[in-house]
Amino acid sequence: MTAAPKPRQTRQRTEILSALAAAGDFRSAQQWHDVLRHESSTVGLATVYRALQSLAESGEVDAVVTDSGETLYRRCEAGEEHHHHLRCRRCGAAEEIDVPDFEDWAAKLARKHGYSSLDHTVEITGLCTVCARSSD
Amino acid sequence: MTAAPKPRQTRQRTEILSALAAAGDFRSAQQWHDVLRHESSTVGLATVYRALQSLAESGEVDAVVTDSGETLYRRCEAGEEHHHHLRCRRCGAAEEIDVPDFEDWAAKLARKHGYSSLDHTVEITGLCTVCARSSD
DNA sequence: TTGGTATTGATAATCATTGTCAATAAGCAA
DNA sequence: TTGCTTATTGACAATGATTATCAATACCAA
Ligand SMILES: [Zn+2]
Ligand SMILES: [Zn+2]
Ligand SMILES: [Zn+2]
Ligand SMILES: [Zn+2]
Repeated sequence: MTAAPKPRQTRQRTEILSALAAAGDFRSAQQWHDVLRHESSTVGLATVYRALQSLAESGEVDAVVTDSGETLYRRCEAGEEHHHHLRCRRCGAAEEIDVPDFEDWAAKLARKHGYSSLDHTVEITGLCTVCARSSD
Repeated sequence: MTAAPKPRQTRQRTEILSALAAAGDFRSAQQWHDVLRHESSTVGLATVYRALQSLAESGEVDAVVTDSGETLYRRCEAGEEHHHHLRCRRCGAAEEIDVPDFEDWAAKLARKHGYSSLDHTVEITGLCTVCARSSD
């Protein structure tokens, strides 16, 4: 129940949000930083890391962890509602997907095993049409 | 279709497999290395990393990536068959779970979106009975 | 406008994981 | 069993993403 410590509206945060809104794919903090730099922004890398992290916690952006441990972020259509992705592991493109009944099913199953404080990850990765074509 | 380059049966690999067989929970490479050291084994850390990695690729052990990017390994009951987990994020305990029809459903959905070379992650985490009790 | 404080950013520090490479030891043939 | 070829090992350096520092800056409530 910690009161929401609302972040200040700063130039940097605004720029970062804009970048996220402009491109809809999943990218790492470093990649977003590059994007901003190319748009002649002067945001620092550490700031990008902090902002994305904070935005992900508040649910304003989605974060996924790749198999190699990198964290990717993207601003989603679905807003702050919980949802899952079908994502291209090559280019970061992603579709929001609906996994019918999964939440309830998971909760029931976990309860049966005595687990509490649940959380879950359901991500499907593959190659999108474009990347599949250009990969051979 | 690359021919299977079978690994040599070495003392180190045997020791690592034994450790994995003895304890059934998810642990990081470093943790398994600690375990082995306490059992007066002399395996090197790099070797543990390499072995676990190779075992994971061949499907003999399961690997999951935590939110913080660490990779955890465990020897599973289900053998080399593909399956999913309900895992305690505190102690590494895990149950094998069956997610009915998920594979087929995912394949169908992805095809609909034009994605190929599919892969997926379905992991449920929580606190097991023991850890829930001792966490307040 | 102004003071208190959150945010910034350049940089150093962390830390899991991977690369290096000489020494060692499987596994195979004779 | 004895070599020989070559994969494997392990101590250590190197990488690379992320986090911590901390003085300078800029929100924003009063
Ligand atoms: Zn999304
Ligand atoms: Zn793609
Ligand atoms: Zn398993
Ligand atoms: Zn537990």
